Amino acid sequence: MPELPEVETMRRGILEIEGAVVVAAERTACSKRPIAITPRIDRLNKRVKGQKILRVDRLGKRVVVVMENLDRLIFEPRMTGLVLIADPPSVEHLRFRLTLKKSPVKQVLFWDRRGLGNVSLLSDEQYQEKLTSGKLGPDALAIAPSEFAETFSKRQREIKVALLDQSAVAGVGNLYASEILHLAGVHPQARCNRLSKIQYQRIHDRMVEVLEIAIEHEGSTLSDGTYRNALNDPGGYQNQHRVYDRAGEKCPTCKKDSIQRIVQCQRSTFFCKKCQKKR
DNA sequence: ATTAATGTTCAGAA
DNA sequence: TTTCTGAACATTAA
Repeated sequence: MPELPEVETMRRGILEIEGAVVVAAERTACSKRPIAITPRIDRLNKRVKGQKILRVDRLGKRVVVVMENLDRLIFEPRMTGLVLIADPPSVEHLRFRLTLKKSPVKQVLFWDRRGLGNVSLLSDEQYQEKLTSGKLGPDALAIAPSEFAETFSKRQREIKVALLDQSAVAGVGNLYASEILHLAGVHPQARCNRLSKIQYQRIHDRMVEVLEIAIEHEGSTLSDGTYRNALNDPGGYQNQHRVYDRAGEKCPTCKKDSIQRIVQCQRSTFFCKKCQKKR
């Protein structure tokens, strides 16, 4: 379930394509329903063919390949998508291939088991519009603590739910939201407008810390084993999880209460009711 | 055999 | 404006 650390790991895994020249973009033979690719693959291919790759960026939970003419080829993994340069986990879920020359790696692949992910090519203008539309907030690793507190304290929803809202801050997903709030000592059901400045400072600190450490470990590969880096190797941060998917286990902070699982917005939240305060 | 659960994003509605 | 719900899809566990 790629969140910021996993997508950043994918980005770093394909950095060596910088300077490469695109030979072709194509759909791959795949027994599943085709994923969304915009514009249509033949048009997309025409536009990227011969383009030199300037650099590889990340926008929230998306990998952004920037072309010489500033067109952006965007990989959005959603639930189970992977950006690979190594052989994929299975051929029947391989969805897209970008062939390259003048590069140490000859191709970038997009593999997606569930097929909720997508690939798109945006002009510079379309990309700038996306950045300024307000649908995507500042990146979790770039937002200033003051702006973070300001944005969140205005809202009335529960803090865990707010952290998942990509228009507030981009990059945090379900797994890291639980981890961040546990380390910060903040209850996931606390209302945003009831939290103090100090609590927001703690949440922000822990958010940056958790995401950076998770990147060092190349993200989290859960028990289903889906997430992989660009070389098809699993991440290592799952061994550092303090609460996620650990319902019933003793809280690593207080070592007294056990970790609870609750449902917020139809998704699991894990926390310790002794260590995490509503205000 | 059916159903729930998994977790990201968007459209549409409240 | 803000918040909430359901759908997109594939696979596994109960």
